[in-house]
Parts: sequence; C-alpha cells; structure tokens
Amino acid sequence: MKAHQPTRRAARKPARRGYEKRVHRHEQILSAAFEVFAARGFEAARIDEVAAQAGVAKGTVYLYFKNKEQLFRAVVRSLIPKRLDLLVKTLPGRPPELLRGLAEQMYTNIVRNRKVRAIVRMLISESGRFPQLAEIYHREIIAPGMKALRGVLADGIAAGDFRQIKAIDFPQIIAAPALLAMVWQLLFDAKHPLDLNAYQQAHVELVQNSLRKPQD
Amino acid sequence: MKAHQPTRRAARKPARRGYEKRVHRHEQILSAAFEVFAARGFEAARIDEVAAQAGVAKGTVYLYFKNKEQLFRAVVRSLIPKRLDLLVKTLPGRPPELLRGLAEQMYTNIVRNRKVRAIVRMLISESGRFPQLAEIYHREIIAPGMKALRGVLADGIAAGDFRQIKAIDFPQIIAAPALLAMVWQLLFDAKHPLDLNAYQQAHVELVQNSLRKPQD
Amino acid sequence: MKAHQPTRRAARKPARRGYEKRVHRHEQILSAAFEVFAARGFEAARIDEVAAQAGVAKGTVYLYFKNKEQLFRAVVRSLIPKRLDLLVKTLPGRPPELLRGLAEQMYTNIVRNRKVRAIVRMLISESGRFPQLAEIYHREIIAPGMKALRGVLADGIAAGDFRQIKAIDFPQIIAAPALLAMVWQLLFDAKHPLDLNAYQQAHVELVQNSLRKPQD
Amino acid sequence: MKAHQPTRRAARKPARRGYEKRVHRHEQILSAAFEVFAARGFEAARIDEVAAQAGVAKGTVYLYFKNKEQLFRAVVRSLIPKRLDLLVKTLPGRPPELLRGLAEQMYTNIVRNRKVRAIVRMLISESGRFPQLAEIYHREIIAPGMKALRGVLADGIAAGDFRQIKAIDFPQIIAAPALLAMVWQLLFDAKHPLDLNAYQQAHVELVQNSLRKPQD
DNA sequence: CATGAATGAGTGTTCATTCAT
DNA sequence: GATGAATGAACACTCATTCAT
Repeated sequence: MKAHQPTRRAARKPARRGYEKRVHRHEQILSAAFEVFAARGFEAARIDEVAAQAGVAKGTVYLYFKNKEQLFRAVVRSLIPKRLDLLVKTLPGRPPELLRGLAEQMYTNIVRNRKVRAIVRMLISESGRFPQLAEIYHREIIAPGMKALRGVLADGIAAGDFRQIKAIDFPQIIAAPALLAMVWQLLFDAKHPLDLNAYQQAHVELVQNSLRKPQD
Repeated sequence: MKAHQPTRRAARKPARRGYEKRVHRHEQILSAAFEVFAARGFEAARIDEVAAQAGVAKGTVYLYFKNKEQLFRAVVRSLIPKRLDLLVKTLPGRPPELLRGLAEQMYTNIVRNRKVRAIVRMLISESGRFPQLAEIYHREIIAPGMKALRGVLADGIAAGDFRQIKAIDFPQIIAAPALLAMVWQLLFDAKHPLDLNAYQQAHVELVQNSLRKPQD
Repeated sequence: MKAHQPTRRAARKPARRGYEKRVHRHEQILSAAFEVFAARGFEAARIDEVAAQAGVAKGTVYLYFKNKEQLFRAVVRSLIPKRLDLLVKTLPGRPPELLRGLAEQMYTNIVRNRKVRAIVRMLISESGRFPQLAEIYHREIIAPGMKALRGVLADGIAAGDFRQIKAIDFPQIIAAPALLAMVWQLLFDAKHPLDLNAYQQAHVELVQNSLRKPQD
Repeated sequence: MKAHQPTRRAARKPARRGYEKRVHRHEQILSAAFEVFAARGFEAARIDEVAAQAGVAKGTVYLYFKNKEQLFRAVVRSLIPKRLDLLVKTLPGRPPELLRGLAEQMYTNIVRNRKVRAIVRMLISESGRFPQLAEIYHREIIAPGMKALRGVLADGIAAGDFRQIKAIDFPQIIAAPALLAMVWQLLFDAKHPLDLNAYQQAHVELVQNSLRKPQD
C-alpha cells in the first residue's frame, strides 16, 4: 500500500463526477450540438465547436456518438416533442374557442420559440441530405397536428359553428401564417421585425372570418 | 513548382468554341452552380461538382468567379427576378378578380417553380452565413410584393368589395399558404405530395371568405 | 463532408509518446522546416516535405503552427542566437589579440557553420517578401556585432595599438571577407572549394596590416 | 479579289509591326522576366506578371521560351556581361592608381547598380535549384575578375609598390567589402542606408593601408 | 505570330475521426 | 470513461502550360 500520497494530479475535478457529470454528458453534448447545427447547418458545424460548447474534449463526443451524422440524427430525434396530439384534447371549449386556444398555443410554444425556429431551419436546410428527417417530422409532428386541426374544424362544421370549407382537406392552410411568421423571423427579424401580437391577431381574425357562416 | 504538365488533353471540345461556348461559359457555370448550391447548400457544395456539371474544368470556374463565395453571390443575384411589382399593375379586373389573378400567378410562377423553391431553401439555409442575402430578397421581392398586395386589399376595402381586416397590415398572412406549399414540397413531396390544384382552390376560397363582407 | 475515414493506421509509433515525442514535436517540426526552407526558399518549400522530414503527418504541422508563413517566422526567430554581444566582452586580451580572437570565433562559429550560411541565404532570398526579417537580424545580430567590433577598434586606436582608419565608421568592412566566404561556400563550394584556413589567415593578415601604425 | 474592304478589325496595331515589335519581343520578355525573377525569385515569379510587364499575352511568352525554367536560364545568360576582363587592361596607371581605378569602377558599375544587386540576390537564392547558374557566373565573372585583380596585385608586388600579402591567393578578400555593400543594400537599405561614398573611401583606405610596405 | 481561355496537377489548409495515455 | 495530439483524406484555389482561333 502506498499511503495516501495525493499525487499532483489529484483533485482536478470536483469529487462526485460520477453523478453530476457522467449522467449528463450525453445531454450536454446533444444540446451543444443542437446549437451548433442550428446556427451553422450540418456541413458547416464543427465537432470542435460542439465539444467546446459542451465543455468536453473533442474525443469525448465520439464516446457518445459514432460520428457526426449520428450526432446530427440524435439531435434531430431529441427534438421531436412528445405527444403533441394530446395538446388538442386537453384544450377546453367548443371549436371556435378551441381554435383560438390552439392559435394561442401555437404562437406561444412554436412561433415564439427560438428552438422550434431553429428546427424549422434545420429541417429545410438538411432535408436534402437527410430525407428521413422530414419524414420523421411529418409522421411525428405534422400529421398529428394536421389531424388534430382537421378534427377541430370538422367538429365545428358538424356543430354548425363553421361553414363548409375546402381547407378541411388542407388544414395546413389555416396554420400557414404561423409558418410564415417563423420563416420571417429567421430571415428578416434583424432588419424588419414582426409585431407578433398584432400578427397573431390578424391571423386569428382572418381564420375566424373565413370560417364564419354566411348568415352570421 | 513541379512543372504542371497539363496532360496532353485530347482536344475534347467541339469545333466552334467561339460562339457556342465562350459566350455562354459564364451562364453555364452560374446555372450549374445554382443547381449545386440549391441541392447541397453553400458549405457542402463542391466546386468540382459545379465544374463537372457545367462541363468545364475546375480552374475554369475561377476564370469567371473570384471564389466560392463570389460565385454564390453571383448565383443569388442572378436569381432576383426583375420588376415583380409590374405584375400587379398589369393584371386586369377589380380587386376580387385581381386577387384571384394574383393567386393564379403566384401558384403558377412561384409555388410550382422548382427554381423558386430552391431559392427559398437557399435563403433559409444560408441567411445565417449571408445575412445580406435575406435583406436583398426582402427589398427586391418581399417588400414590393407585400406593397402590391396591400394595395389590392386597400383598393378592395375602399371600393366596398372587402371587409376591413387587420391583415391589411400583414398582407403576408394572405400569401402564407403559398409559402407553406413551397416548403411542403421541399420537405414532403416525395412521400406526401400535395394536390396543388385543390390546395390553391382551398387557399383562394379561404381568402375570399375571410374578405367577404358580413352582409354578403 | 465525405466521412474522413482515417485509414486505420497501424499504430506506427513507439510506445512512450508522452516523453520522447510530445515534448519535441515543436522542435522537430521547426528543425525540419529550417532544413526545407533553407534548401528551397519559402515559396518552393512544401509543407508535405517539412512534415515528412519531421516524421509527422501534414496536418500535425498545423497543430503547432498556424500556417506556412508563421512556421517560417518561427524558424527565423528560432535562429536568432542569444546574447551575441557578450562574446566580445568575454574574450581576453588587448585589442590586437582580441581582434584575432574575434576572427577565430567568427570563422569557427559563423563562417564554418552550415546553419548560419543557410540563414544568410534565407535572409537574402526572402528579405523581399519578409522585410522585417532583415530588420530583426540587423537589430539582433548586425548592429550589436558592429558595435562590438567598433568598440574594439576604438579601444585599439585610443591605446595606440591601431592607426586611425575611416573604417571605424564602417566596421562591417573589416568583417566583409567573412561574409564573402559564406557566400562563396553557398555558391561555389561544390566546384571551387575554399581553403578556409588559409583564407582566414589572409583575412586576418590583411586587417592587421591595415591597422598597423605607419611607424610600426 | 475582294477589293479593299478594310474589315472591322483592321488597324488594330500600328503598321510596321514586323520591325518595331517582332524584333524586340524576345528582349522585352527577357527584360520583364528579369525584373520579376529578381523581385520574387524563381518559384514565386508568375508568368502572368512577366507577360503583363512585357506587354504581351501570356501565351506569347511560350512562343519565345519553352517553359519557365528556360526563361529563367535565358534571363541568367542575358545578364552575363561581356568581356569583363578587358576592363582592367584598359585602365591606365601603375598598380596603386590602377587599384583605385578598379575600385571606382567596381562601385560605380557594380555596387551601385540595381541590376547587379538583383543578380547577386538571384544567384544566392537560386543556386540551390540551379547549380550551374553559380558555375556559369564563376567562370564568366568571378574567375576573370579575380585573375585580373591578382594580376594587379602581383604587378604591384613585383614592382615594389605593394608588400607581400597572403591575400594574393585570395583576391576576393580585397573585393569583399563591395559584396558586403551590395548585400547590405539588399537587406537593410530601407532602414539603414549606407553612405556609399564614405564606405568606398573607407574600403579603399583599408586596402591601401594593408598593401603599403612597412617602411612607407 | 499572337492571343487568352481552358486545363488540371499540385499546394496550403481544414477537420472528422482515431487511439495511446 | 476522458482526453487531445495525431492523422490524412478532401477541398478551395493557383498557375504553368496548351491550343483553337
């Protein structure tokens, strides 16, 4: 036995690394990678930068992810929100109020969310290189979202709250201004910022007007 | 130095270079570059590939463009359409028909145009790296387009054709479904193609309904 | 990106890298770079060759030096000898013997030194491209050397050992044959080698004769 | 016969090209090449720049010279002065005056001559790549020059004008300060210019003193 | 002869990936 | 597990050389 002799290299890290650090390395890297991929795109993203931002050494990234592509895919997967569809079901009210509630949710959680905008950008940028990416998002987000929205519309029509509209087959048309707002922020916010409150109201008004029955 | 022996290339070009080729090199390369940049993004684009697609040697690209970035900028500039704003003025009819005409134009020339979609993708992908890019497009395309659209709406409201709407301040809301259609095609067309005809009709119907005065 | 598969290199390095290698990489590269720059000049030098000569991969050079120019500058800096001026002070004797001692030192350490000759060649070759190079050497080597030499001459004149000579203002004249010998070796040694011993004696004799007072 | 019809491209050049231009192209290019090689060195010299400086198209250079190396060799050859050895024979006077006359010639025609300095730089820079270069200059310039100088010294010694000196075997020692002056100008002139008149006097004085017989 | 557009091998530099420690 | 030095394939860009006009 060599006695206690704390060699020079001792105490280079806070004691309980096992817990505080090890557990979170994966997410640290993932989160750093998201920032870097979102800011630069897949090709221009540098593993160096991911590592630096995650506070780990470059090699460490490769302990958790096989390579850059797998890291990217992991980032993408980590961004898929869980159980989006539940959202609608938990909102209260009849279709008109429900719709307004949905809009509120959409603007608060999606349009105004920097991360979501970054995801949108990544999706559009990298869907050429990673076609499954779009497919995943379609399956997990877009399709459920559209289904929910269509449900609300159908309910409203059935209940006599809304008029018959062709957009029942294309519910994305109704949500389109939200996408535009996100893209606008991505492209023009620095020089031509959007008054999101007024924009949201105008959007909601437009949708309400278009759904209102003629005799109203 | 190593004596760049340019491997005795066996006269691989058709006779009359003077006309057919020389005149068009610039555009050949520009066009090839557009394809490559659109497909891959700036960073992932390879000059080799641009050259191959243009049918020239790599070095030739550099005879016409100082470097990759200037090539990219040239591509972007070449894509700015001229005199978009004239479009509206030349369309006939009163506001309601005018609006439908505009929609028709928009879907035919923009939404269904593969190049335009590619531009949209490039804009969104590269506006982080090239912020002026977005600015240019805003100035040349978006602002004039919105101004024209607002004009039509204002005219229609003044003439009693349309109801008052908040979207007069955000005409992009009215065009938003067209953007969504483009993005949709970029992302999902392979697996979930859009019936653009029906989509366009639903879009137009929605806008018309939303603009129709209550007593109609 | 193309998945930089770093060809499974078969552990081509000896075990204890920590000591033997890591410590010396910087100097290995610097020394290899000196050889290559000296042999070829800045422009013709190939980083590949530097790396090969240093026994490292090309990329490794860039771990230690930002780019070719900085590598070159580092080489140049590494070649500036320390405390040249002390030399004179530590030599014994009165001016005449001192002068002979200086000559001995100059021929042994400078004229006969392959590295110094290489530096002279680099200086002359690259001072067009790197003007500060000459300036540095003037400040660090030439000026101190001339000051020391002038001091010896002045002492000798004051002590009545030497005659008054105009060359007191141009001590480089007295050392000039040493420069010529170096240049001669650079240019003609292969075909017309210089008998440096005899040359040195002739040089010293010339200087002594020229300094000897008339009545001697 | 097609009548006179001076096509559009007529008179693009002054009439008698055959004489004024064609005859001199070779020298124009040679002279431009000298400037560029002297300023940049062989490797860094650009054929483009040579052509531009010669006022011809790049391809034209290759009509007159097979390649860059041959152009360089031609430049070097063109710089070898003719019949240097005659110089000495034509100078008047007995050895002491002759020597001063030689010095005067040397400083006027060689040390103060920008082209000669450039040649010296090229020689030193490129003798590694083109060893024959040094050999040629040795044969054509250095050896004859040394022979002439040795002749003067020998004459002077035989005539009792000069003392016996070992430098009779190394006449370059006597001329060395001139080389140093040239190198000095190449390296330091911008920041530390040399008073060439005073320098020359100091040089001559030194040589005279060293040759003066003891009893003088 | 003269031109200069075109070529493509070669070079500096980057960066994903590996692996000895 | 964690590190970061080392690797080398790949890419942007250059420039000597060619050749159709």
